[in-house]
Amino acid sequence: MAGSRELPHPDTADLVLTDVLFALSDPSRLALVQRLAQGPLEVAACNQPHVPKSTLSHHLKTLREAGVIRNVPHGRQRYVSLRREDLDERFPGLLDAVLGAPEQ
Amino acid sequence: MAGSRELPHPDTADLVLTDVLFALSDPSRLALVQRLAQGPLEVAACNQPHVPKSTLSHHLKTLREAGVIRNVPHGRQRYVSLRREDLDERFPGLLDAVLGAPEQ
DNA sequence: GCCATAGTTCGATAATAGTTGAACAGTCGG
DNA sequence: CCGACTGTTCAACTATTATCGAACTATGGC
Repeated sequence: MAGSRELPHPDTADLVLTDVLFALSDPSRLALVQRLAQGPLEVAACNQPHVPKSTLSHHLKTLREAGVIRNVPHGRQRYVSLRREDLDERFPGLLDAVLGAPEQ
Repeated sequence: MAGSRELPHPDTADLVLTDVLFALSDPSRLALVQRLAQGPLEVAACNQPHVPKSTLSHHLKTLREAGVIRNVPHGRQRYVSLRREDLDERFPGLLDAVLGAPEQ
């Protein structure tokens, strides 16, 4: 039976600006968001070398609960994607500004 | 002798995106930035009721070190202002997106 | 059914951030 | 020069966040 692995995602209208800004304020989370701007990834592909999967999962949770990413089951794996349209609708221009910022 | 009360401010080119996002991710700091978008304020005018001045000063420090605000001596007081042009130069569109976001 | 795989959740600990009163440093008016 | 005034800094405490191993859950292949 499928569906029991669904995780909660906030509605677009409920996204809180400070929560989104906080989720993006961590360098490793921001780097992941920049990679996700290229397209969805499986969770395993989201990770950086030498980072335990529980740590990655924690960052994914922070991003998901802020409404920055979507995390959906896909067979034995999960797809992680940027909620680009939702963010643009709720906070127009924000994601473009963040993604367009110069490399540090 | 004047000038001994100058506080350090980062150069525009040195502003770090995650630091700016973090500074803006606190509701009370974000509210202050929104008020400063209307124009500069003295420190005392920045404060909310029942907040000790040491707490306010701490938030001002976070915003100043991230490069979001400028805090300059002015006689016995200080003027706090938004570094709007500097932020626009370094992170185009970011401040507009944050200031244009819907009220929570 | 059984096992390997993918990833979350739990629990403990470490690190960072927020809050506050008290002490301190300049500035201005007498 | 002295006191009142504005605001920062310090030090201690609390609270939130990050990190990570271990336990756990669902899935798909055999």
